[in-house]
Amino acid sequence: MKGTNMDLNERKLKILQAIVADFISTSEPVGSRTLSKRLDLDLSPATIRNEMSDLEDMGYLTHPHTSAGRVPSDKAYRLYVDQLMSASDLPDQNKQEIEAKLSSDAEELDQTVEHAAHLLSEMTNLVSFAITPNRSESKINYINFLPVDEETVVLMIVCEDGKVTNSAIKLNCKYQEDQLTLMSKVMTHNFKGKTISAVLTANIADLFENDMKALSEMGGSVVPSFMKTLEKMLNVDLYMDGYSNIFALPEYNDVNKAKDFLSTVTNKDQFTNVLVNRDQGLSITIGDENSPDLSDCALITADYKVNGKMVGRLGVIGPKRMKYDEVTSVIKYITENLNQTFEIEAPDEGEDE
Amino acid sequence: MKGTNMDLNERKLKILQAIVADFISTSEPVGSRTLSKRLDLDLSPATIRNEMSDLEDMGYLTHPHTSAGRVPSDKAYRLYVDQLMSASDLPDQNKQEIEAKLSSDAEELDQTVEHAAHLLSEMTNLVSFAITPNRSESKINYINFLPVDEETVVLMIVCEDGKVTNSAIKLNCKYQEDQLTLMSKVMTHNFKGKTISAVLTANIADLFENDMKALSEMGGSVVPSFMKTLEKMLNVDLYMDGYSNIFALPEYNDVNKAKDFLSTVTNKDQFTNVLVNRDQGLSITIGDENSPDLSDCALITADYKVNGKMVGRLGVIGPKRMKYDEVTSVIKYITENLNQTFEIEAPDEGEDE
DNA sequence: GTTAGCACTCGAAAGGCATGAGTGCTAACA
DNA sequence: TGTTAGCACTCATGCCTTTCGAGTGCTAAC
Repeated sequence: MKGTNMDLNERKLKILQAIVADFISTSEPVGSRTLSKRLDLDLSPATIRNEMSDLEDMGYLTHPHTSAGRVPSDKAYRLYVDQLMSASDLPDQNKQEIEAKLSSDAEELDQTVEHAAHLLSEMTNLVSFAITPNRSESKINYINFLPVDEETVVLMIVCEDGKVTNSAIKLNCKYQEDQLTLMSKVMTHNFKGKTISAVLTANIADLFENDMKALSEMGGSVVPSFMKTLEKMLNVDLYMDGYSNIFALPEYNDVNKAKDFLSTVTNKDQFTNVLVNRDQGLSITIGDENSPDLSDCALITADYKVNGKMVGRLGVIGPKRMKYDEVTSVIKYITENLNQTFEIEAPDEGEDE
Repeated sequence: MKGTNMDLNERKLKILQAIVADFISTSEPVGSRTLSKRLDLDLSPATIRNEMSDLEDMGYLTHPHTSAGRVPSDKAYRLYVDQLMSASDLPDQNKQEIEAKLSSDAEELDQTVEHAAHLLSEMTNLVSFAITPNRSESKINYINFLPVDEETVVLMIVCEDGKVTNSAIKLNCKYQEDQLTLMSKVMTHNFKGKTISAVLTANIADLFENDMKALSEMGGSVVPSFMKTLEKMLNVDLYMDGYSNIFALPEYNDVNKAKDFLSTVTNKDQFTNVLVNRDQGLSITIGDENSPDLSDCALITADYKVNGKMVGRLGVIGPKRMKYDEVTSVIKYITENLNQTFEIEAPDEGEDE
């Protein structure tokens, strides 16, 4: 911890740490007197004022106005998160709740992810979100065309990870069942084991001109639908929860602030984009490290894995003044649990029945 | 219009109508002087005061405080909606936009419904919602079990309306492909043409004890998953949009009001329940006609049909002071368009290619 | 280097006052 | 008998002033 910030001696770090911690829990600018009382260093308010003045010069603190206490800058939060905050331990009660609600493998992946987002907002009192894994590197297991009625078939694509996607395709022509069987076989043969992104860039039309010449007429209707369905498999779903939590925070007492925040955050496409483009692993971004419309916020995200490969992501967004330590530990515990729940083989396979 | 409210003569109706309309557009209590100027009846403020006093006695108006203007009561809104408001015509621009965005039958039902909700909130500046159709009366077309790996199969249920649902089932035992074929055949034979709700109440276990004795071992793993999948088909999805619109409304300038509103409305299960239990067709509920937690709001909903049978629902929620006429016409136009888009046979079937 | 002391700043809360939109009532009018 | 003018009264709103106190920065002494 020492040495990385040569400009800050131990005492300054301690003071800064206290200021950030205090501001995080009260949201009030913190003054020298308060600090002198709270701090275990035996320092008078005047001394602390001098130190604070230094810290302000260095860009760690700001001043809403002359006669107010100090408020941490983005730089201070960053330092706090990187070096000053102590890891917090999740209460057993929370752990149990997470385990209970996320381990039920009876449920679908989507639902479990939704639950995770819900838990996250409940435990942090912030706005939470979770996106389902990107499947671009999932491998295709088989492809099946099934008859529905005279002119309609269902295309069904099954991934190795068990994910099934289907869509109805309206053909421009009548078909025979054995044509479907042929098509299913050839396409499965060609694409089994390939990743979705690989297939998306392959030239499928060729198949109908070579291996399935007899079906080339059908190809015209099938190929675009097939591509569309693959693309659909790539879509990540976004779940969000806890919108109304922000109203408990003084920074959103101003209706306009609340409005701006909600507008930004409820724009699904845009927000998904923000999430997808973040760093992998545990990632904390504060204030100006985010895009301009989120420059008053901090985001914490982490990744979870499905079958040890596909990666989803979840996290929270809130004011920069957030309990980074607690939130981080909740997020970590949730992702760990998701990882377990989504492992390929259930670890308790060897049941005796 | 006359006669249904014997206690209210023509003049009172006209005054009430003007008060409601004025309050809806300004959100300010309306006073006698304003009204006298706006109204084409040549009446002095004093006369209008007398009439307003009568209307207050009859329960159509209230008084925030002595020296304020009058505000419509729930009863007044109800009368306004039922008898006083004039149908509003949707601007051509809106019509075109609706047609453009909802007619593209290239898209999935879910997506189209989501678009409808989006349009609705954009055009009304309120919070909008849409639920996908309830499929309990949809008929099953066929049931298919497909192999995935040694112990896992995919169950696929196809409805007559083209909806496909599937889920992976982990069996407790190994299986042969022809067992799956048999199971698919027998179950399709038994359930084809039956509605989902009918199948849900049928005793499926019997099948495995009679028609598919050889597979009765498998039945234990399959039946619960099968039922679960059917139930999954009954789930309606809820799409909401325009949350941040409420901040433009003076009634939600108070952060607590906004918070309460959002908490209620973002509770998906609870809110879906409210929607599902509303009257069919165009339904407008105002204030106390709603559940207590929505007693400050008005809801307008309408139904849309898929294949002329399955019924979905969409609408808006906002303050009682809403532009009932305009909102209604938007909703109507959208549902009409959805009905067309979701018709069984595309009307332009006879294309020459 | 630390601290006490002190003047100074500035936001927030509280009180007072004027303003004006509104009412209800009464008495006169058509 | 319905309509209206006139007038006293009410009450929310905005504005101004004052007070209060938490906070700072600076200086001088320890």
